[in-house]
Amino acid sequence: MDTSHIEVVLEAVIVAVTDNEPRILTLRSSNQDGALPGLPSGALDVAHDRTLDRGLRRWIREQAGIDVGYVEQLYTFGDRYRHPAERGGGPRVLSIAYLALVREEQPSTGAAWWPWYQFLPWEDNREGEAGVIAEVIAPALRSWLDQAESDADHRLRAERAGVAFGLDETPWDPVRVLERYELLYQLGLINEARLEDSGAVSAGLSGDPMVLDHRRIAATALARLRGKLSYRPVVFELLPETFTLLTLQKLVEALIGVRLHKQNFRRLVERGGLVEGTGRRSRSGGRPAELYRFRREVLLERPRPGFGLPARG
Amino acid sequence: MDTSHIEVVLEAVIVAVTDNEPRILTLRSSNQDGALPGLPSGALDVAHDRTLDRGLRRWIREQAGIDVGYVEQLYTFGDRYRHPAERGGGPRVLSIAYLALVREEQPSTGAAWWPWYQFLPWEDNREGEAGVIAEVIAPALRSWLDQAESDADHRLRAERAGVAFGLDETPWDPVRVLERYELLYQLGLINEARLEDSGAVSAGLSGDPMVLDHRRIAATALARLRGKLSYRPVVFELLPETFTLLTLQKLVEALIGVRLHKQNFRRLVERGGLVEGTGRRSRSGGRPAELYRFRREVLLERPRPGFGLPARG
DNA sequence: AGTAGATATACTCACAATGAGTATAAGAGT
DNA sequence: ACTCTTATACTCATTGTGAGTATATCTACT
Repeated sequence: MDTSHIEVVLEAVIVAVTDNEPRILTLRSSNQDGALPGLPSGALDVAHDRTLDRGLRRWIREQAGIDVGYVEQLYTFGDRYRHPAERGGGPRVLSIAYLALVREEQPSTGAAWWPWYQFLPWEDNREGEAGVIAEVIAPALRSWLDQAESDADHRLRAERAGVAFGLDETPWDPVRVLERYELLYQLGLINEARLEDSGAVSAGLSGDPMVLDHRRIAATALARLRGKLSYRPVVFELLPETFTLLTLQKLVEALIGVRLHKQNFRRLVERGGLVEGTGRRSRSGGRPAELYRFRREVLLERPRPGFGLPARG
Repeated sequence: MDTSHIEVVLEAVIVAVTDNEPRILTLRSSNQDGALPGLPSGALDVAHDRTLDRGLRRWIREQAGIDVGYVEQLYTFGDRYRHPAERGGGPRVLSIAYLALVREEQPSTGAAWWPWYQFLPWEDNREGEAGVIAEVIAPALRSWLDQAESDADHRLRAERAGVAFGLDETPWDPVRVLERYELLYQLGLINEARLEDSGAVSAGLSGDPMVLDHRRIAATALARLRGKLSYRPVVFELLPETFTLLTLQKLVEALIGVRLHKQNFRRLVERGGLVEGTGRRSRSGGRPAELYRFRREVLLERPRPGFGLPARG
């Protein structure tokens, strides 16, 4: 059996949130696809990396000078010809994608923090429905519906569009990132690593492209992170030791891309036992807020502690 | 860079449920570890398998004569020396584990269906608390608690044990399969592929062992499947076209390992729009039950359709 | 000093979802 | 007719959730 043509690459979606803006670490790899941004990635060093995690942490440290805290495996991609070099006789590339959360934005050489939503602008609906949806996506969806070949097909398309983008009665579901991405991809609104086309897709109106399928990986990571929020308090990996409830709320809102009701959010985190007050308070503008700290014990007390996503639109 | 010593193996937890008993497909690989059962696995054929999924389906068909329906990637394992042959200078092995669901139990050569819970007996609590918990696990947990080195350590251990096995006030959480597995592993109750030890672990009281880390993979699959039930109606992959509500309920119970309230279950699936009645009825014992069919449309109507796991113990 | 602006925190209320239970219906077999 | 068994309908208390009102406590400005 042929085992001699496989290369294993570890790719990472490294997330930090600063100024209420989720950012991911990107590289401009000038050797491929012009100057498109890409996710940082490194080959697994079979000889030295004892585990995949360690390999990942190693090259992130080497490449970007960052020590990541929380790391989670996302998915392994292995389609043939996914990597263009395979066509030229290069080895079959297997990519293992990871999600990593870092507490503070550290400087790094060669790499740059880039707003996550710049690649997926329809996912940020904190200021009401994102502009792209009304301006680009909705029209494209309408013409896609009109091109349905039968009544049944039309209904199917309408339902698919409805559930993905929360159109009719269906609520917007923050977790359905991948469904939205794939629908848009099918509609031709994602010019994935292909610079030749334009037309309806002008000037990154539907988001900036990335190298290869890195934008899909970025979408996968967003979906996973949003889903995880509801049953695991991973956000605290992104926060300093103490914080106000508003800081926490803004962070959660930044990640799920929608606004939350302030009083209910407070009720949720307090009754959920997720945080505990330190006596101290912080001042910033209005009435000083109590500084809270994450209660690690909650992981051992409650079945699935987290922040419920808004169920209804 | 050395890319010449990697082999990619696809491993599958293939699940079918017959007679309300979840079973997984196992092989007795006589060439390693005596005659321990193992998960079916096959190498990725770099030259011919266009995608990982296709490769998986290919060798499952070749090896066991089964065409699997639903397939989902679980996790990629790549620790060095995970595979014993690596010590002898063999290639670094990367295992990509999958969960597969098949509708009917088909015969197969060499492979055999084996009750899932025989490997993880503490996960089946349909008939009240599983015997192993009271007889083996609880005593082991108690002595583990007594060995705590400090008060704080004791409290930590107690909380960890409590949340894993739902001891004090904490409810039993069906999804925490991996936490339970890892706690038991740490306690030495899992004689993973090591046949030399015994003592407290006599005659598979704490479950049958498997080859390598296959039992952990089986646990990972169970955790994933249970978690997925709550927001994706994957169970219908395991059912025939039409079924009674009791059949459906028994199936869900079999998978999550606990009993459910019949009337509320009915309310859940009907109001949740998961099923629709066909006019027909089935008779078996008592009053004939209506035959239902899965409503695929629900996937496009509701945000996260599924069967809620019992929240409180 | 007083007031506007800003944020924090407390409390209320309607309604949906959930756990648990009672009551009744419709078949098979004796 | 009666028992056994399963199906289905309905009730009730409790909890969780979305949404809103009211009040408190700070800063900055006039």
